[in-house]
Amino acid sequence: VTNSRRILLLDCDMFFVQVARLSDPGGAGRASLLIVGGSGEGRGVVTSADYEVRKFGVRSGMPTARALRLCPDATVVGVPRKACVERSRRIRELLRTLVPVVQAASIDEFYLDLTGTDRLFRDESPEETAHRIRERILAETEISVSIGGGPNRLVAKLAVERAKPGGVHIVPAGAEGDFLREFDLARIPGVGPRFLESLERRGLRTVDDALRVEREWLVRWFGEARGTWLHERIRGIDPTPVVPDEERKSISSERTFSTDLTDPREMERHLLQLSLSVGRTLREKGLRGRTISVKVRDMDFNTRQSSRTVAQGVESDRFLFETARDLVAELRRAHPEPVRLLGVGISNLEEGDAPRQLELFGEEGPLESERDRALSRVKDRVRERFGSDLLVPGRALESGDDDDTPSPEGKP
DNA sequence: TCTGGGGTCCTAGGACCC
DNA sequence: TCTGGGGTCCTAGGACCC
Repeated sequence: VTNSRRILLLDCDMFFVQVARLSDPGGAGRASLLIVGGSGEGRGVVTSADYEVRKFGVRSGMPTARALRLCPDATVVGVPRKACVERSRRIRELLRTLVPVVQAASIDEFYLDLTGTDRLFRDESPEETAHRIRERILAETEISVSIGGGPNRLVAKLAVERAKPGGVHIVPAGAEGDFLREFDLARIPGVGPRFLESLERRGLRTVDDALRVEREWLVRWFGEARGTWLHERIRGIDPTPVVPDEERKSISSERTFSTDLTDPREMERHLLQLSLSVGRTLREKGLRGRTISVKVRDMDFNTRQSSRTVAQGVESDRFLFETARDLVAELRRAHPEPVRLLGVGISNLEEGDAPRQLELFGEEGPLESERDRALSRVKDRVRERFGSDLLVPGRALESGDDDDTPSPEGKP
């Protein structure tokens, strides 16, 4: 097959567990039965667990309380988020020096396209290349990874599960069809609980089951898009390219409370915190956004979202917060129940130095004042230098001296 | 034993414009 | 006087992934 691609998927072995141990050698580093996740005052879940803990049936996404019932001797530590982001960045940058096309698919997974690199790697086999990359990553970032390979992303993704932990598994071009037949449909990325349920209703559980169904019937049962998609995947076909890292499309922050909120003022306090966190990240990346969204999860786990798009990109904490507060107020008018979770997000992002659309200001003028933007940036610098404790939530939007912009409602 | 937090992508309907 | 179809943007909801 002359024009087949050579794709690798590099996947860090229990990434959060490894990073937790590296960041805390005396604590997490000493626990062989380690769970990384939220204790969450009863509402936390497992983010990742050591293989020894998984033997007890612990899985990521499982409530931590349940995980501890399954494995009572396990140690639970929180997710070292900053250390994980930093370690992930180091891996990505190292990979970029080794391979022409790198796509970070998540914090701990990287697709590599080696197509056309034969000369670069002097006719090294994909196995040799993968082992070499694995050793480099381990030596320079202290992270153990596994690597799967094949003619496309789907096959590489399934292959990496065979490689774990700490190995390499390459499926040769032409063998992908037979390789796929070893799997249940549930293992195909993109087949989630819902799709699986409708597959099972048709009596389809394994790839082999589905291979016996003509495309026409798959389309009739699951729709044109899904049917065609499945018909390809079960044959090991996946045309999606490895695309070098794209820009971020949204930024959000949300929080589940240990007990449901009923006091509107308390909700507002949390909304402010969430808005500040989103705003900080936004400005850190030098971005502005046009669509602000909020998320409210009620006591009964019913989740609602609402968003508003404005004519110009915004970046100030004040605008984010005031919009979020309005949107949440609207949602809560319809359903004034105790609130389990609140979230704030921004999308429709643009570069922060993009020219503002002056002609769109209309009669209302700019959406946020230069003063609000400047104030947000000043706070970023204070936070950077002294930590966030200095900024008291109640005064987080105020500069202290007289302000030429309207105060938020309810404030003097 | 109730279900985190960060994302991406898709769909469908309505508004609006040409 | 009645009527088309395509494109784009926005919103809400949902599936899915790590």
